[in-house]
Amino acid sequence: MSLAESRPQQDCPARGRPRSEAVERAILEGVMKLLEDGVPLADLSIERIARTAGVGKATIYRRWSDKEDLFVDVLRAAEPEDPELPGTSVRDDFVMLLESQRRRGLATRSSAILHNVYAQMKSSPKIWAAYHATVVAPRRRIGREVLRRGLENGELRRDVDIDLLHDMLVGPMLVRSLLRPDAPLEEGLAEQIVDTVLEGLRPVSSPGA
Amino acid sequence: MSLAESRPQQDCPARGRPRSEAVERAILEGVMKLLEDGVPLADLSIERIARTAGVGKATIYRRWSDKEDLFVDVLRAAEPEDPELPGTSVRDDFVMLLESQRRRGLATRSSAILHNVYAQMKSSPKIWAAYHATVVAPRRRIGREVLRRGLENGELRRDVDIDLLHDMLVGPMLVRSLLRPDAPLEEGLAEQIVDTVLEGLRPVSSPGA
Amino acid sequence: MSLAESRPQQDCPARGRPRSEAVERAILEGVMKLLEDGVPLADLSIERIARTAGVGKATIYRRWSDKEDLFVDVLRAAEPEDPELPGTSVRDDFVMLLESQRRRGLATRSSAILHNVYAQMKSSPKIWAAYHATVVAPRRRIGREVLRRGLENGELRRDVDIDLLHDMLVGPMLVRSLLRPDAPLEEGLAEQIVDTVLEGLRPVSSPGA
Amino acid sequence: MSLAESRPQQDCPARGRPRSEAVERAILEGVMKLLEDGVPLADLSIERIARTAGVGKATIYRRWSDKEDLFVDVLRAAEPEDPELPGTSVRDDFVMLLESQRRRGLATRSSAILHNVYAQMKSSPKIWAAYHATVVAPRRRIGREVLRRGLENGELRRDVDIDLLHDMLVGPMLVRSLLRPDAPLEEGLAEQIVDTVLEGLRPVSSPGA
DNA sequence: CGGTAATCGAGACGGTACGTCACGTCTTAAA
DNA sequence: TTTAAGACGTGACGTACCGTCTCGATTACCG
Repeated sequence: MSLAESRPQQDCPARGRPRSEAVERAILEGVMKLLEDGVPLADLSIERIARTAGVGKATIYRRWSDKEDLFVDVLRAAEPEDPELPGTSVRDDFVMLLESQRRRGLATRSSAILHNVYAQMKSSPKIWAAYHATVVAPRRRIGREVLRRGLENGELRRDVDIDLLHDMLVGPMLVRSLLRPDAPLEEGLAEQIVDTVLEGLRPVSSPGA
Repeated sequence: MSLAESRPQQDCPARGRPRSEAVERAILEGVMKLLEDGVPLADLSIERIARTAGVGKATIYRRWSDKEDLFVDVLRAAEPEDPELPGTSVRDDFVMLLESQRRRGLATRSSAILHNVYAQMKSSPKIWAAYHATVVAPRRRIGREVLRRGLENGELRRDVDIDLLHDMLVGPMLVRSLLRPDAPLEEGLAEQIVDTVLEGLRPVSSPGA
Repeated sequence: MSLAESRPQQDCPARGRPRSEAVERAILEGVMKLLEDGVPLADLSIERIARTAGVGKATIYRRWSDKEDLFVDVLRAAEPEDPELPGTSVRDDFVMLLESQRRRGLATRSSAILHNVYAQMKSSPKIWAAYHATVVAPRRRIGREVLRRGLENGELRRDVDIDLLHDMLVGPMLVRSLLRPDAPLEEGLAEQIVDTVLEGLRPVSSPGA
Repeated sequence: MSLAESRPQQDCPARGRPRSEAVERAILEGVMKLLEDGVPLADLSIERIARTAGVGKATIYRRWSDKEDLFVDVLRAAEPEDPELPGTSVRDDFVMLLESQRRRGLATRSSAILHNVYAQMKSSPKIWAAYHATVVAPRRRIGREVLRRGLENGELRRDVDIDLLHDMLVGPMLVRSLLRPDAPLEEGLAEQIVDTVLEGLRPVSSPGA
């Protein structure tokens, strides 16, 4: 399941001294602490992480093959839980989905970490693939499922392109977090986005185009 | 205007041997070549760039203070020209804007370079600021101006939030390039996005609005 | 008696599981095997020794405090027995002493091990002291005793410096093993050395012998 | 000529910044200083040497491929000059040769360095070969040449084995420096050795004694 | 015979040093 | 003064051992 954190490949009943979970936590916590403190990602050498966590370098390499491999786990540790969907309507479900992203953007920890690590990851195809498979794709699948249901029960127009609609709903939040990180994430933003997208934007007076 | 590429600070008519423009081009071209060839951004050391371009390291440092400083110039060199807007309507203008982005995404060179460098940049605040100021912000300003005009001349509803609308228009393309890089960029995508956003998504059966 | 190989310090009749002698042998044999196979002494890590002997690292550290501490025991295990001296004359006794050294030099095992470990030991004062006290000094004491007897019973000239004479007898073999390891160790070499050295040192009064 | 200290292999007129001789000296001096100060050879890491000499590790590796490779040069730098031989007789020449070794043994610097590094070297065949070829063999050649002349002009008996005689002359000093490092190196030791050894080897025709 | 205690193999732990590589600065000779 | 070349001090890389420690599993003795 996990990317790293797994012993080579053995079903034997764990010989030798078992790995310390405390150490595991100390490392991940240490990285998050550094990122929160505004240390630029580029300055996060394995050596420095080890020093911060009071840990030997080998102990890190024993768990993660790579600096980026480690970052994926940091990232996942900072990911919010997928929210519980009300299921009352497409609108309500999506408001909930976007709200959870908005709140993540407000959390100092998540925010600082994500903006940094997320960006970095894109330059490493291998890691991006892992993150995409574990976080991005599942989340998209949930969103599409909501829309599919809406399409079936008549909440949405028959001819709607689900993928495009999904991108329209999700896009504004992404734009805000990546291209306009200074834009405020006001309460009610999620509702505003969802309602606007679902509602239509033409002035009532101009029926054509 | 440029970030780098300027002599220290002298108005005297350039004493000594003048800097070779050929060298300048060789460096930028060399970097782009490497990126196109699929070399991961992380593997692009100054030393390797110098070797590739057949140039001394000092020659690079004389022009750019930094690896990232250099990348900004590479990035700018790969940016497409801002398109000529038809000005006939909000819809047509935005189709043109998104079309230019779509085409950029299709160009091998731009695509390879941008996906790489764009991501990397986010982790370097200084460089991100520069890129934001030079590329992102101006482009947004153009888009907002189009929408503002549309709002004034009645093409758009009075109560529309321009920023949000802009994000809705721009977001899907961003989602596609960052979160779904495998999604095809079909001809007509720009039109589809703009029309869908501007048109409204409610099922025909619910006429209220 | 031994340098290591002793339990902490207890006279109680050994509680708990007793140490396995087989393990002890496996370790010493393992080291010798490796040295014979031409593994450079510097490449003999405790970890590798443990792996070779199929033994845990702690099991080694339980017996020897040190890598060098271990080597002293290896060295001692490879030392030849002190030869039985005929006692017929200074000449015959020393021929026997040198012969035993010559034969050691021919034995692959002893030779390989000794040339390696002997050299290394010199750079570790503690270990050199132990080896000197256990092997070098006793052997010298035997040699000197032989010469002393020869001096008393008139086999040697009165004015001979015993230490110097000893060095002259022992030196050539040392030169051969350290400075000229490629020189052959022919049968009869010991006799040749002893005879040549003693030639000029017999008392003037005793022309025969 | 030298073991290390040579550029890869180029006759081109030395492009780029030339290597600093000062740095070279600083490194060698630094190592000697450490050895004189009693630092055990095993504790002489490249990292520590670099720190002591105020030099980057790469600067050391640029000149010497190896720690042991470096030690050979240290050793050579500490070697005394080959002495000027009087040429008056075998006896006088050899007294001079041994005297130079005796004085070397008295010099703190040479002594400390040599006892340490010499021993270590034996455990590295490659380096020992280099040292043997550069220092040991030439010195032996000189000694043998002296003996050969003595044999030709009647100073020595016809039937003398030159190699054995050489070992007998050189051996005692080697025994003293390696097996009995605590033995004093009194003035006149060289003469005593040479005279004692040569006593029994003068041609029978020359009755003087 | 069942408990106690030291052993065994394995391997994780905080460290240190390895030898390589890139950083950004410098020094050279040639242009 | 700029150029290509490359040495310089610095410091991170990922690996290998160090000597210590913690595991569960074996042995022996002792009560």
